Parts: sequence; C-alpha cells; structure tokens
Amino acid sequence: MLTTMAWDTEQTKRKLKDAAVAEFAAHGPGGTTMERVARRAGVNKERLYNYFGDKNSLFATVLADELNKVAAAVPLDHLDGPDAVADYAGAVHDYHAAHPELTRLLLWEGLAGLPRVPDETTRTRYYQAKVDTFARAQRAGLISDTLPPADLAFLVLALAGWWYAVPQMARMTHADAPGDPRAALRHAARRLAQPG
Amino acid sequence: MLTTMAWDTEQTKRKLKDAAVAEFAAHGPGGTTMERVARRAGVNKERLYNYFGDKNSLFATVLADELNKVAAAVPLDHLDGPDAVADYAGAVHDYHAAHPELTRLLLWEGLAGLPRVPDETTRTRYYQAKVDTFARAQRAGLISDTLPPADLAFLVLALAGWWYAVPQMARMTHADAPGDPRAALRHAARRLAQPG
DNA sequence: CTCATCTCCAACGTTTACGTTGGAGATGAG
DNA sequence: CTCATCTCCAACGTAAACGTTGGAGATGAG
Repeated sequence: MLTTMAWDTEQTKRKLKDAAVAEFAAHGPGGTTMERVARRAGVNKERLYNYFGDKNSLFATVLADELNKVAAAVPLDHLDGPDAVADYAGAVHDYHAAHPELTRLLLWEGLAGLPRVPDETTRTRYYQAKVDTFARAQRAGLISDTLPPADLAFLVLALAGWWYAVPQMARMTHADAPGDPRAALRHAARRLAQPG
Repeated sequence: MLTTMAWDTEQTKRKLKDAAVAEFAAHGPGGTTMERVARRAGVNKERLYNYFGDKNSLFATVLADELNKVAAAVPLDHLDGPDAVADYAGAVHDYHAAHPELTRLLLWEGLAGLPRVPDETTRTRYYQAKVDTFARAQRAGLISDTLPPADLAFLVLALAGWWYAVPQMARMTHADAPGDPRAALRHAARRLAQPG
C-alpha cells in the first residue's frame, strides 16, 4: 500500500479538510463535532487540533478553501451582453448544484451574524472584481445600466443561490410543476441585464 | 399591577414564544438553549416544557406563528401589472426588514435539510395561492409569461430574501456603494414581470 | 542504529444543555 | 374556606462535546 510506505501529512490534512467540509455543510459550525469530523476522515481526533487549532479555525480554513475553489472554477472577467450574464448565472448555478456545500457554508456563516468574516478584505476584493466586470459592461453599453452594478451582480447571485438557501420553499412553490431551475434563472438573469 | 391580579397563561405563552423567536432566529434550533429562552422571557424554564413540549416542538410552533403573521401582513391576491409586482417585492422586503427573524428561521429550517417540514401541506397551499396570483396575471396578459409562474414567484422572493440570507455578501459587494436595496429589488422585480 | 516526527488510542477534567422532578407559594372559582 | 390550577425555584441524573494529555507504535532521515 502506498499509504503505508511514507508519512503523508498533506494527505492527512486533506482528508480532514474534506471531512470537515461535509460535516460543517451538513450540521453547521455549532452542530458539527470534532469527533465526527475525525471519524469521517478516518483520522484521529487529536490530529485536528494539532493541524487546525480549534473548531472556529477549522471552519474558517475550510470555507476559505472552498471560496478559492469556486473563484477558480467560475471566473468572470468579461461580459459582452445579456447572454453572457445568463451564462454566468448558469455557471454559478451549475457549480452550486455540483457542490452544494459552498452555499450552505456561506449560509451558516451569514447566520452566525459576525460583524466581520475571516479574510473579509480579500473576499471584498474578489466580489469587487465581479462588480467591476458588470460596471465595465454597463459603461460599454453592452448591458442595462438602470441598476447599480453592485445590485445587479448581487441579485444575479441571488437568483442562483436562493434555490439552495430555502429548498423547502422551492419544493412548495413548485409542488405542481417541477420545472427547470437552471433555465428559469438564466432567463431571469438575462432579463435583468437586457438594455432598453 | 395588572399582571399580578390574575393568572394569564396566554400572556405567559406569548412571552415565551416571543423569546423563543428571538433566540431561535439568533442561534438556530441547535444553538438555542431552553434555559436562555426562559430567562429572556422572565419565565421559569419548566413552563416551556409544560406548554410546548421539547425544543423541536417549540421551534415548529414559533415558525408556524411567524408564517401566519407574514401571511396576514403581506397579502397577495391580485396583480395588475409589473408595478404591482414591484410593490409586492417591496412589501416583502419591508416586512423582512422589520422582522428579520422570519428569514432567519426559514434559513435555519432549510439548513436542517428535513425531507418535509412541519405543516408542509398547509404551507404548500399558501405558496400555491401566490403562484396562482402570478399565473392569473400572466393569463390576463398583465405581466410577462415567459417564465413559469412558480419560477417567477420564487425568484421575486429570492430578490427580496437574499440580502438577509447572506448579509456578509451584501456587505462585500456593496463595500464601495451602500446603495438602496429596496429600490434595487423593486426595479429588478418590475423587470422580471415586464411584458414584451 | 538513532532519533525526531507522525500517528493512534484511551482516557481525562470541564462545561453545558437536555428534560425531569419535588416542594412550596400565589390565585381565584365554587 | 377549599381546592384545583398556575407559577417559581432548586436541584437532579444523563448525555454530549470541548480541548488536552500521557503513553506507545511506526516511519524514515542522517
């Protein structure tokens, strides 16, 4: 077995972080127990404290990791029209559909109600880059400029994220008609961006 | 004092429920302790169990109460055009702004990830009534019918609710420009409903 | 071979919350 | 006045999770 041939602390950390993502997404910071994280990872609980400190530090670490992943997976540096906005909304939705943990981590974080979140300045820059992309497209006349760019960017993310924020509401509003969330939010995003 | 003149079990229940709403909204079902609820209400902890059973029952009770309140406070039985949709979105936003507890309770509930929520059939009827209102307005040609009515209703609620779901994201996207959430979401809602 | 490092295991003391119970005082209907 | 009801208070036993510790086995660099 390769795993017995050598110490691989990176792999151990990775296994712990993967388990932590799953547990935190499922149960939140408050409902997650360090013991379950360790057990899920197949690693001893003591390793968690040794590598990541206490529970809050672990949560901050895994959330930062997941944010880096989505930043890399769903880039946005150019918008040439309403269809590009729809494409972006669709890509965000697809990422969330494939990785529902991220939205849930963000929701847990939001519910915690802290005045500032970890890495707030870095994350602010990240969001401001998105806002700037919308602003540039507006100045170029490629998309509607009747909404401030920050609002437009934020509301496009709302269209994509709300399904995962309140799945019970989605289930009840769509009780009679399953529908196609992806198509709906793409259409809505395009409408928000349509000039004229 | 009036309060010492007679037993008023309804007032005692009310005080406990009000305290429970505040605690559950702030800390969620998992993070809330029965002791703190009782202390905040100025009532003995034992009363909680006597009146409402265990913690899960208490949560279900207060959430049902809050849903009844919003249903009464923000009715929707007729839509005569895109401006009416904007008005509805604005009213939903105003209610959430005045009672942030409701969104938070719904988010905690959603994160719990139960296959069914308490009172699901009643609540489904409530949402379906909203969807029907959108559907009627579409059939009458008063608002756009390019989105299924369930999607349109759901996404309007998304525009109003996302601000409270991920306040940290709102803070970061709007770091450079405070803006006016209410005006933005009204504008967006009108756009989604605009025919043609 | 030696030794610093990585890891597991088992148990620790502490804290916190659950849901319950027994006893006692206050109230108002009959 | 009597008694069923409402309420407070203090403490209970149980369970769970926190973060830590001491001891011991495995690994591989030097």
